[in-house]
Amino acid sequence: MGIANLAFDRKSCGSCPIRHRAVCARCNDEELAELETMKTYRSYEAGQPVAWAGDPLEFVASVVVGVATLSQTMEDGRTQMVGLLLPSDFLGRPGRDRVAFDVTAVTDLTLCCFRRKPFEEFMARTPHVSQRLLEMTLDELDAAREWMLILGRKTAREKIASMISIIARREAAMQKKAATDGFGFELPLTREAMANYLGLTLETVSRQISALRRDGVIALEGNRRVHIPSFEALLHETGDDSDGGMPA
Amino acid sequence: MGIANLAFDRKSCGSCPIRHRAVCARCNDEELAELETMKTYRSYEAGQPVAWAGDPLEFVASVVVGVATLSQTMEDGRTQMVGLLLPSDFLGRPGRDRVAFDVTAVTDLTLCCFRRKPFEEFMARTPHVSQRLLEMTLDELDAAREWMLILGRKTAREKIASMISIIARREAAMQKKAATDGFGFELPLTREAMANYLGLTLETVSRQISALRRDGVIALEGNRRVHIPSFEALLHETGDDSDGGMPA
DNA sequence: CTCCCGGTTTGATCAGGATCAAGGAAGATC
DNA sequence: GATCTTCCTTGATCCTGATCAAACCGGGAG
Repeated sequence: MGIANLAFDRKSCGSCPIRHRAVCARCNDEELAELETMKTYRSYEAGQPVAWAGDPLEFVASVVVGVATLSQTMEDGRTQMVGLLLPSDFLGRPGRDRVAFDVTAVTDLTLCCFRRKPFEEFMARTPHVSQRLLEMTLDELDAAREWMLILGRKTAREKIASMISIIARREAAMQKKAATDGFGFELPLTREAMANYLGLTLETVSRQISALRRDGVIALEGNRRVHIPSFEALLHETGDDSDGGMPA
Repeated sequence: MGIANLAFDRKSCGSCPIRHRAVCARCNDEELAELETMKTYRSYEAGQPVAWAGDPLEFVASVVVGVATLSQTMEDGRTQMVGLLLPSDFLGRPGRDRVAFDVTAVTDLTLCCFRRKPFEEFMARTPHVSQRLLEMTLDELDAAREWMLILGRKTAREKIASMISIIARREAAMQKKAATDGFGFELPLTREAMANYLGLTLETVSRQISALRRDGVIALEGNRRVHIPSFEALLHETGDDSDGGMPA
């Protein structure tokens, strides 16, 4: 996951290598300078927890490098992933004082953090920031609702195909190129994490990935690297068909 | 669903019988007067569509009386409900120009509508409104993510118990009383709609409701009216146990 | 009254995915 | 090089919920 791929912003917060989508998009230089004073970086190793549900919420942050997940766990250990955070995604909920879901680093992870209180004061003074945050939250809500269709109504094969196509689309966007046929990328999750994402077991995930490989819908190099010979064929397996499954 | 139960607000928008949670909570009299000029009411009969995914988004609205659903449908007819809108809930997404999901009236429904453009201009001038809307959207996002756990990891019986307990909690809040043992209320959905909500078939919904009745967890009068002898016993069936499943 | 109709219940059978179990591959560490 | 460890694959069997099918119930219309 090379950081070079992430340099899609011209206006960045000082030394922060990526633009904070939520914060900086419409900020002027003065506002950026103020944000600069509240900023700190934090790093986490793969597999480490970032925060637990119920913790006091001290920081909001933006993912700089790596992948983090939001998840819920039931008392008997069943867990369901409810969010996947890739570089440039925003983490944290201004206006709340508790963390809502468990946050875990699934790869080595770097966050660019803002202390919540000063950030909220900044927001209150800067209406376009809360408007931008509202837009982002609406995007997340759309994504969550699309995910509900996948969890509630799709077969195991369709779930896997949907996940691969969603990750491929984000990966292509991140690399600033179209998701054309022949596109290849790395799956950022273990089979177990995919299972928690899709509401399946890891055995079923493994079997369905093997099945899609056997059927020529995807090609694999090793366990993690995926190559898509035909996007159309992949989309056909998602059950959405026709369009890419984007909410209209 | 008596309208008397909804009169929980002292500050309402003129003739609108309920406060618009999103809009009015912190508005002064001048702002309320301005909102008054953009307002129209619309009514829909039970079963009628309110809007389809992809339609141009002309209005935002607040539910005054009745129940509406948000849902997605796959090409082969499988459908998944992704939102349930009860009185005082907000409908529509400022800043978007297309409807994202199918909206259907499941009971007779009255909406209090604001034309989107003037409403957005009002928002831009009134920062506390976009902040309030952000809070509400975060609430919806939490609800959607809790729902993902239900869809992805719970058994049919746990799904039914979770749904009943969620509706009971909202109903109790609406009636302004605690959800104590012995609480009774009406299910606002058909078995089929519940199935679409829970990612089940209507037969399974019916069977599991019967099973919970047989086991004394709930009591039924007719098909729709539910009576809960012991909230603790119901919560125990949800799989969440210990607490009520609220995000921390 | 009878007929119909949408919503609901219940039964019988089937199948998709879970579960239990064993083994393989690629890195780490010694 | 040998041995762990982690992640992944594959096989055999089981079980929950889907599917197919029939009948029930209450209400409205004729």
